[in-house]
Amino acid sequence: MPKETYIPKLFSLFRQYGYDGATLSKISEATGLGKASLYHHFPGGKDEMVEAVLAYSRNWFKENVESLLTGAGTPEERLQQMCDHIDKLYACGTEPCVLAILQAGTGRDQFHPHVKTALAAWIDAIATVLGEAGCDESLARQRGEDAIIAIQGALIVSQSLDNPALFQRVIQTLPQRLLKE
Amino acid sequence: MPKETYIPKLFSLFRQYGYDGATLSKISEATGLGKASLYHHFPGGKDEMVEAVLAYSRNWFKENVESLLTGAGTPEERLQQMCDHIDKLYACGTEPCVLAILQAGTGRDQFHPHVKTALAAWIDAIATVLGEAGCDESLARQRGEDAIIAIQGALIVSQSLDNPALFQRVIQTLPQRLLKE
DNA sequence: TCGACTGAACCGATCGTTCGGTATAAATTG
DNA sequence: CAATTTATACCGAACGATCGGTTCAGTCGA
Repeated sequence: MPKETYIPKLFSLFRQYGYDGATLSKISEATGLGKASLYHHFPGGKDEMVEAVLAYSRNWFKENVESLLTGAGTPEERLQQMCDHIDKLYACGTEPCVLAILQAGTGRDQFHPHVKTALAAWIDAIATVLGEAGCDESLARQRGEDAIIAIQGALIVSQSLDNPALFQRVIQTLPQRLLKE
Repeated sequence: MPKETYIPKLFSLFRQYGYDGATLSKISEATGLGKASLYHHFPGGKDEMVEAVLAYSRNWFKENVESLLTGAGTPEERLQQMCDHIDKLYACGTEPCVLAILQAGTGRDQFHPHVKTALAAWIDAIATVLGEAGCDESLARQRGEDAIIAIQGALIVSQSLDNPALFQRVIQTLPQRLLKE
């Protein structure tokens, strides 16, 4: 099987256990692949697996957020669609964000540039939509930041409290909160 | 030296590296204690060190947040004071939250109850103040949740973007945002 | 036959942990 | 008072297990 097959598995492993916690044994077990096979697909080892996961995330983001926010429909509709996809990405608030998780542990410094770029792109995309909706540029940027803050914060708090309803409330009210007056 | 001496060091290690990333070697080096000495102070090993850090955090929270929110002054003043202390705790947004970091990695399940209790207490404390300020009970609770969401989210995003100003903006506008209308 | 792929054994390093023991000072005893 | 026990703080050295990483002799389908 091509290596792309295993990337979703890797994605869910790294988002659940983080860089340090996702050991090669766990990866081997979860994928059903021996270590040698893992190194056949990812000669760079664990780091290359994370890179692949980050590339996968980047691609997901392009297809499910960027292209959508710059697509058709009113700004509110587009933001609403984004929230729907985000809700699925995070399994209704029950799954962590892989970007946030890679901020912790040993791989921190190593992957920080990727995380930074990804979040910045996300904020930019939202700010652009809010600009189209008539927002002042600096306010649009500020609200873009607030959106990501709310999403990331809601993920942490929802999972800490075992209360996905909290994430639901945040994500469902997000579009109107970003667009009001 | 008594073991209390080393707990702040442990605190900053675990908040920076997480459960898996904070290895005994790192801890040994940072505290200047041999591994064997660490086991003299914390016979339970790494887990006991984390427990000590969590107890330390719990105590810090009681002295710097709870007692303050239930103390003297207008609700706005009290919330403002809380934000000042929180700003120091997170080093102006440059240091992660140890509770959030312990949500990731191997120690996840183990320490989840502690994290849950801590965040719930924090939300309760804020909601109580907002109640005193005239807020409807369910709205107060909701805004208490929003406050923690904003703080935790701002921490992640600020650190991801290397932009502490973002955390500053959030924490400085938090009191009025919680109290408006 | 040939490239894609893999199971199994193995490597040195590091993990968390343990044990035997030393240094120092307070407490207890004769 | 001096002698001795107790308690605390500390550490070098090593433990078994597991870490990430590597090797290689094969198996397999095209």
